[in-house]
Amino acid sequence: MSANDRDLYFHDDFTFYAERDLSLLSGEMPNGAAIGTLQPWSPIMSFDDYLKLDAFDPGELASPELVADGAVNSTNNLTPSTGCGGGTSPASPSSSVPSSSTEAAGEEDTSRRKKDHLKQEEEEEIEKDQKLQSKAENDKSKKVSKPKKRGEKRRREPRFAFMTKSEVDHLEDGYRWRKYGQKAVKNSPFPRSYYRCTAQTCLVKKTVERSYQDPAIVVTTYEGRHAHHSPAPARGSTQSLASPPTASTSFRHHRHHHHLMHQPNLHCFLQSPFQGFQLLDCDPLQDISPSFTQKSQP
DNA sequence: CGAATTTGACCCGCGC
DNA sequence: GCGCGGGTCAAATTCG
Repeated sequence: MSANDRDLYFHDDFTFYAERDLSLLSGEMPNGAAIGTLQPWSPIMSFDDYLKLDAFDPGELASPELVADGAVNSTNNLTPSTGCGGGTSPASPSSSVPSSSTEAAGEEDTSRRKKDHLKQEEEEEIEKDQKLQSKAENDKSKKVSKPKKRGEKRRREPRFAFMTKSEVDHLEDGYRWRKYGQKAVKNSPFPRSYYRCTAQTCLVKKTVERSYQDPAIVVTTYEGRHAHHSPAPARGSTQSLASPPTASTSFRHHRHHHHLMHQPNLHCFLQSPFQGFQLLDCDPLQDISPSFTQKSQP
């Protein structure tokens, strides 16, 4: 990946990256990235706010319709969410999948099994394929059989990644997460952990990994948006929080800085050890809805 | 004992 | 078409 595809900015204690391709995060840190100058910024919302609600939807930001019709405009008119369970963020604008519905995108992945089950009932036309598959499955003696409709492409929620200088891998963000996988990352000695929000209807996922170039940095990538305003009920576990966090209480880890990036539209969340997250309007891509990018004038 | 985590295997998309 | 790597599943294990 070339430096043209991402930008690196410095502002005091912060460093954040504008990523057009999150695949970069697979262990590669932009040490050779183009360096620019960050414009002065002002606090707009906390990162917790983003995580919890509604107020900020990358998909919506990326939606030309919304921008065009003024559905989202001006400073405090933040578009309410329909929740990640049902009306999740629209498919990524980069997706070329002609689409059906945003709901379909929301269901995707985590409810794949359910969908597949339904499809099994609905799509008799693929029975032949299933027979063929079952034959292959028998050969492998596999545990899971998930016939999937051919031609159905996997779509992803818009994703946000941010880097955090932290001693702990799993940053507490006010939500409860269940780890459902861990994978070794190519070119990195550190594994990537996969988490899902434990709230029943919430399909938000996140991955956590350390930068192999700077082990002190934890790269967290969020996918989807929480459908609930408050953290899932705690079960007295170490990960849970009894009450919604505030910017000052969440991410209450040892020394850390946060650097957030996402694609393809660029908004940046930063957090210093002394301040809450800040939402920035990062100009480089210039495709951001003005609604969420209120930027204080210098 | 139930929930959460670990871990190996499988599925899928993508690049060559 | 094949191989690689990312992402997910689910049985086994650990933990509270």
